[in-house]
This record gives sequence, C-alpha cells and structure tokens, in this order.
Amino acid sequence: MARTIGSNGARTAQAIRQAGVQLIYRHGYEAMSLRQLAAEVGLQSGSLYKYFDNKQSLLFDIVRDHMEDLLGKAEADLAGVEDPLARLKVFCAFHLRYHMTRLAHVFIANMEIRSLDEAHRAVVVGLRRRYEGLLEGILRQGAELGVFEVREPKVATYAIISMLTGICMWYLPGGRLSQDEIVDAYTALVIGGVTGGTPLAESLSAPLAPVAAPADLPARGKPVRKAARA
Amino acid sequence: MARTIGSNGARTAQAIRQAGVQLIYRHGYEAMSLRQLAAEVGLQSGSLYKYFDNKQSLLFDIVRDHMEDLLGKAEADLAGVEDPLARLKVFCAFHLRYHMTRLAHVFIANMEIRSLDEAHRAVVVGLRRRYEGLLEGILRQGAELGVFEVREPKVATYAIISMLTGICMWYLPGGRLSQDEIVDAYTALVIGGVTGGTPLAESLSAPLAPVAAPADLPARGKPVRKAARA
Amino acid sequence: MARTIGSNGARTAQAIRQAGVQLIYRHGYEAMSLRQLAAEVGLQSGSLYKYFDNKQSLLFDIVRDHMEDLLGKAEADLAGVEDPLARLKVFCAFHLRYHMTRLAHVFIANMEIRSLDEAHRAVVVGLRRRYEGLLEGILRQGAELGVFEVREPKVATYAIISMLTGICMWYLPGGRLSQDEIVDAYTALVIGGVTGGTPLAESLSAPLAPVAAPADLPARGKPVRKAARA
Amino acid sequence: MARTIGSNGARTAQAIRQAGVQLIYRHGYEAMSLRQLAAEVGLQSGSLYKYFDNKQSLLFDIVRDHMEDLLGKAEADLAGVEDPLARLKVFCAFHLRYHMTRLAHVFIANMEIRSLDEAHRAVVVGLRRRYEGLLEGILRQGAELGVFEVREPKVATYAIISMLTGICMWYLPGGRLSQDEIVDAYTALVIGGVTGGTPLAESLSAPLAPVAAPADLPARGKPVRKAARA
DNA sequence: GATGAATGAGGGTTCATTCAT
DNA sequence: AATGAATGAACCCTCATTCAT
Repeated sequence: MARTIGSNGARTAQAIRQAGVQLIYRHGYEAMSLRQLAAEVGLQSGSLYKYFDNKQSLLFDIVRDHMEDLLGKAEADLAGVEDPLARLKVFCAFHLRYHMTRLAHVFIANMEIRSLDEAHRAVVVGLRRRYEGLLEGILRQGAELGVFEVREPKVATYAIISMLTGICMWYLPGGRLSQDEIVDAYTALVIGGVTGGTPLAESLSAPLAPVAAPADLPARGKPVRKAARA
Repeated sequence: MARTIGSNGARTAQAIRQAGVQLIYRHGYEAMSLRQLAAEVGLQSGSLYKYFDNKQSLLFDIVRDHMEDLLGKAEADLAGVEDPLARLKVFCAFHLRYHMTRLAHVFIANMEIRSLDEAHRAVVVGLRRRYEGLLEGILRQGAELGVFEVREPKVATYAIISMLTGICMWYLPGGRLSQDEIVDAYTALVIGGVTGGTPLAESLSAPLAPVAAPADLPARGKPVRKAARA
Repeated sequence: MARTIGSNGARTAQAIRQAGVQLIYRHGYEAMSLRQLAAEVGLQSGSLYKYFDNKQSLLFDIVRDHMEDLLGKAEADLAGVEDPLARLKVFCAFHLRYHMTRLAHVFIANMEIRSLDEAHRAVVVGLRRRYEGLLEGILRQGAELGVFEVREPKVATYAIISMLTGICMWYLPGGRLSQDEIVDAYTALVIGGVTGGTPLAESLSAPLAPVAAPADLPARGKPVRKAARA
Repeated sequence: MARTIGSNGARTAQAIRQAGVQLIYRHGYEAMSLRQLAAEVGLQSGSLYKYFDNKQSLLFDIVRDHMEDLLGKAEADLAGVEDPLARLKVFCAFHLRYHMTRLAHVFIANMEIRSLDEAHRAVVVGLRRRYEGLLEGILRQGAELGVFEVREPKVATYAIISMLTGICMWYLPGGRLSQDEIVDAYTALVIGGVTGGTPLAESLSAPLAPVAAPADLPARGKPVRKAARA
C-alpha cells in the first residue's frame, strides 16, 4: 500500500502541460522557449523530452485535447435538446461559458493553428470542422423549420462562431459583468441575427463603392523560398 | 532619362513592405526570418537595415499604417450619414469590404499585436480603440433613439467587430459568393442582432450548468521567469 | 572510478577562462570573437553560454577576480609591516612580482576597463581605487613621519603605479634580467623618487615654453551621436 | 583671387582626422564605426574613402603623424642643452606638457598600437624606440658622468616613460593643480629616482616570497586559430 | 526520472567596403 | 566631392534537441 515515488512522473507531466498552456497563451508558441518551460516546472530543458517528443507535439497535444474536450462537452450539452432555437441557445451558452473558463486553451487553439505543421493542422482543422458542424446543423435545421431566417448557413456559422469566440480577446474573470449577463448579451445578438430583426428592404451594400485592392496582395499561397519550419 | 540599373530606393522600400506583409501573413512575425524577407526581394539580409531600424519596427510600421488607413477610410465612409441604422449598415459594409480586400494586413493587425513591444502595442491599441469607438458610438446613438435594442453596447461592439473581422479567417477571392452577397449575409446578422429578433422570454443561460474551471488556469498575468521579449 | 569521456564542466569552465584571458591579452576584448574562443577550447560558440552570460560578463569576471586577487594579496603582504619605507619596498616588490607573473591579467585589467560597461566599470574602478589607496596611504604616512618628501601624494601614487605597472609592457620571462634584479632597479627609482634625491633648486618647469594645444582637442566628454556600446 | 570651392576637400579631410581622433580616444579603434565617424563630419560612410584607404590607414596616419610630431618636438626642445640633469628636466617637462596638451593623440598612440597590423605597427614601434632612445641616451650619459645613479638604463627608461605617460590616464585640464605644479611633482620623482635618494642597504626584494605563476599563462605568442582581422 | 554538457543551425544585427551615379 | 544602394562576412546570442551518465 506504499505510495510509489514514481507517481511523481505523472505530476510532472501535468505540470509541464499546464505551464506550457500558460506560456503559449502569454507569449505565443514561437516566442516560448523550452528553457522557459523547463524553468517553470523546475527541470532542465533536456529533461522535458521524457514527456514529449518535441516542441511541436506539445502544442499539438494541447490543441487536440482541447478540441476533443470542447467537442465532447458541446455534444453532451446538446444531447436531448430538439428544438433548434433551444439548441442554439444551448450552443451559445456552452460556447461562451467554456471560453470564459478556459481562456488560455481557447486562445491557443485559435491563434496557434498556424504554428502546427501540415499533418497536425489537418487533424485540428478536422475537429474544428466537426465543431462548426454542430452549429451549422442547428442553423440549417432551424432554417428548414422556418424558425430561423438564414440565407447562408455556412457564412452564418463562421460569423457566429467568430463572434462568440471573440470573447476570449477581452474577457477577464471578475469584471463588471457576470458570466450570465455576458451570455445573455451575446445570445441576444445571435438569436436576433438569425431570427431576422428589422427586415432589410433591399441589398444593403449596393450603393457603396468597392474598396480598391492594394498592391501588396499578390496571388495567395505563393511559395516562400525557404520553408519556415524545418 | 537614364533608367537606374538595379538600385532604386523607393522601389526597394515598397518591395520590402509588400514582401514583409505577405511573409508575416503566411508564417507569422516570429516565424518569419529577415533572411527570408531579404531573399524575397533579392537582397542580403543586412541590406534591409537601410529600410527599417529593426524587425520590430517593420511590424509596427505595417500595423500602424494599416490601422490609420482603416480608421481614416471608415470615418470618410461614415461622414455625412446621420441615421444610426444607415450608419451601422455603412460600417458593416465598409469593414467587410476592407477586410476582404486587405486580408493580409487585417490578419496581421489582429494576430500580431502580441508581437509588438509595450510602447508600440500601446499605439496600436489606441488606434484600435478609436476604431471600435466608431461602432460603439453608432450603437449607443441607436439605442438612445430606440431604433436598436442593445443592452451592453461595449459587449455588442466587441461581438460585432469580432464577427465581421472573422471574415479574414475564411474568405478567399473568387469563391462561390460575391462580395455583395457576403456583405448582405453578415449585415443581416448584425442588424437582426441589434434590432432584436424574436424576443427572449427569460434569461437564456439560467438552466445551464457552469463549466468547471480547469486546473491550468491560475491567476492571469502571473509573471514568467524570464521575459520572452528582450 | 570512471573517468568522464569529454564533458567536465569545471574543467571546461577553467579552460574557457584561461583561453579568454590569453585571447583578450593578445587581441583585445573587442577584437576577440567568441568563435575564436570556442575554437580554442574545442566547443561550438553557442556552448560558451553555459559558462557565462555574455561576452561582457566574461571580461568583467576576469577583471574583477583579478583585481580582488591583487588587492587581497597586496594587503596580505603588507600586513604586519609598519615602517613606511619598509611598506613601500614591500608594495613595490609585490606589485612587480605580481605583474611579472600575471602579465595577461594585469594587461587586461589596465587596457580593457574601457570595454566594460558603466556598471561593471564602476565596480572595477572602485577596486582599483582601493588598491591605489594602499600606496597613497603609505606615501602619506611616510610624508607625515618625515621619511618621504612627497608634495602631492595623489600624483605620486598615480605616477608610481604607472611606472611599476608599465613593466607588463615589456617584461618577458626568461630575459636577461632576473626578477630580483628588475625589482631592485624599479624599487631604487621609487625610493629615490620619494626620499628626494638631489634637491631641486627652483621650479623646474618655469623656463619652458608651453606646448600649443592642437585643434583636434575640443572640450572633452562631448557626446557622440550614437553610443558605442548599447 | 576668388576662393576655390574645392578647398572644401582639405577642410573635410581635417574634420575627419579630428573627429577620428576624438572617436578613437573615447571609444577605442575597434569600437568606433566608420558610420559614427561619417555622421560626425556630416558625410555618408562611403564618402570617407575619398580621404583614406581604409579604417586601418586612418589609425596609422594618426599614430604615425603623432609620433613624428612628438619626436621632432622633443628633439627640438633638447637641442642645445648639454648637461644631463638639465636634459632630463627638459625631457620630463616636455613629455608631460605634450601629454597634457594632446591627451587624445597620446592615449591613442599608447593604447591602439595593438590595433595596427604588423607592418604599420613596426613603423610606429620604430618611432617609439627612437623616442625612448632620447631618454635612454640622457640616462646613460648622466650615469657615465656620475651625476645619475642608474644601474639599468633600459629598465629606467621604460619605467620613467611609463610613469610620465601615465599622466594621460588621469589628467584633465582645469583640475586643482596647474600644469607647472604637475610637472614639478613628476620631475621631482624622476630626478630623485635617478640621482638616488636614500641608499638602499641591500637587495630589497630578497626576503619576499615569489608569486606563484597561475595556470593560465602558457607560452606567449601562441598562435590563434584564426587571425583576428581579415 | 533527471542531469548537464554539448551540438549545429539559425536568429537579428552591425560592419567595412564598393561602386554607379 | 559626395551620394546612397548594396554587399558579404562576421558578429553575439538563442534555440530545440541529443545523449552519456
């Protein structure tokens, strides 16, 4: 019944993960050095490699685990709710609360996708697609049932998720507004947006002049002479 | 009327700026190396220093110039429009078109603020505040006149700007939808959101269980042992 | 009793210090590159940073340690000697022997103070002041007791120390003269100087025309456009 | 009788020389950059090459000209003075006044010999030898005539020159002491030293323990793997 | 499970110098 | 006489990573 000393390993692994999340959150993946991380958990930097294969996989693990957690919890919250409007409210509330509770993870998952290499990014993008699919499904269902007025469910999905996720750019626990108030404020915007507030008489954008394209926007995706990531 | 063979300062400066924008857009500021940038414009990396003081100031110049341009053009577009609803439509259309036309600049300005050092970041954040102020003013004015139903103008401002700005995460020129269609879709969401679609019976978030806080979210702002940016 | 193959931290640290002293001695601090130093001890240049924080601190460590050693040993040699003349002889002998034995350190400590940054220089200058204080104390004591004839003890201190230290500009072990002979020769000059040889009839310098100041000597301390040292 | 505009060139050359002296004096030859120098005289750095072949030759010109000036003026001052004691006084006074008047040149000539390449250094060392020869001649002459008591004229020469030259390490115009007072103080030390003050009973250094040689002083002149300067 | 010495590549940056204009 | 664009080499330094112990 003796407690194995070795269980230390699991604790260290957890400490690394937590410190990694905080460091990436605060400085960015590229700007975080493994020396910093090691110092944070009281190790030599070389010792970190007992706990991950390389810096990249640390990021991937964090982001993947986060996305799976997000997806799983969202599905759990939506389970059993049938009505599209109710489902949308549940989704909004879940998304907001989750983001307010896990600022760091969420921030990383949104900002550091670019730092993932091809293969890892594909996995994460896939998970993200599935998560977006939840909302898109709700919007399509509601549109079919006539309760939502959404012309472009795909666009609306991106728009709503961007809006809700934006909370992690300004929210700080202990601010003036309670989480409930924030959820209400955001949800009102979403519900209003998809149930059509004041009807729009005609094309809103017609009379406006287009913005001229600047010179420095050549064909996107043009390859760089040397790959940025070895 | 002799044409200079290779060296034309102004042209080189412009080429550096454009290549810099593209490289930062595609790889991120931290991940872009000045050797890469120099290669892109056909120079030695040391020669770049004829055109900027250091890597940081290149980023700052790009972001500052962009923000001032954005702010100036927004104000120009709004000039003379009085009605809050009309102003809101103008704002949405302007913001979206601008973002669709300057994906790279916009993306950088949103993603790389973190890479700016203290002093530079303050300047950019100030410009951003002023830009947000435009929208917040519109929302407050509309709320006072009773045409908008917005409980928390600050939150609504953040929410709407996040939503509109999110377009630079997915939009690619030449897609299925025209810029007009995209503007319409987004604008409908915004207008609906602030004019209140279907009224919300009661607090929307009440019945939902709060998300448990994860272990790895200690007090934010905890100092890192060694500053990431010297 | 296993012998480590290659890596022995303490030994490497010592090797770096020694090679650093030699390289700075021979080429000067500014002219010595860390690549050179690394090559000298069989390392990659980056590996040196396990052993010091930066090039500047390597220099500082060398100079500070040297000055403390010098000061400590001088005080030890003088301990218990009371008579000013005897103390002066001890000081001369100590200083000369020390300098003949540690040419490189001494040379560095005298030539590279300028390469130390503000804070480090202050420390070293402080140590140097204390060392000079030893000699000045001896001269003042001797003057009070009437055994020395020294009008300006401060000037005499600088003069004597310059004279004695100058040995590191020409001395090479194995030369024609033994260390004893050299010590005797220098000490005779010092003792004669402060005990007053042939009395000086009148002001020695009066009849001589002053040297005209050259044009290139404006007010000293005029600031340089850009600081040499960041 | 019109003033040629081109005479500007000579003025610029002079300005460069003066600024160069000041910059090298204050920062050291290695630490001075040609950009700094160019800025000081209001030129582009490339334009400096109209006035010298390279950085090295700028230093050489400064040092050589200074040494020749020093030597010439010393010889002039000594001309016609026959008596060794008088000659010694003249030498001391000349040397001190010259050094107090040309701090920058003198400092450079003493500190930057190491920065001269082989061939240039040889020239300067030759001039320095000739200058030392003046003093050595005086000492030998005085010793032969019995007015000086100098066992090792070579050592005494080095010692005295080091002592006198040391003034440029601390002297600042406008200090407490006049140049006359300083000259007197130093000259008294020199004259006393060579005319033998209190006779030294026996070998002064005999009873003192030798200083142990440190480990970091291998054979001097050991070549460096790579030449410091290309 | 962890150390600590070391690597090798690459980072941003500065420099003396060249040369067409 | 001077500019200003550019070079190419070298600088100090940091990094992720490896591995014998």
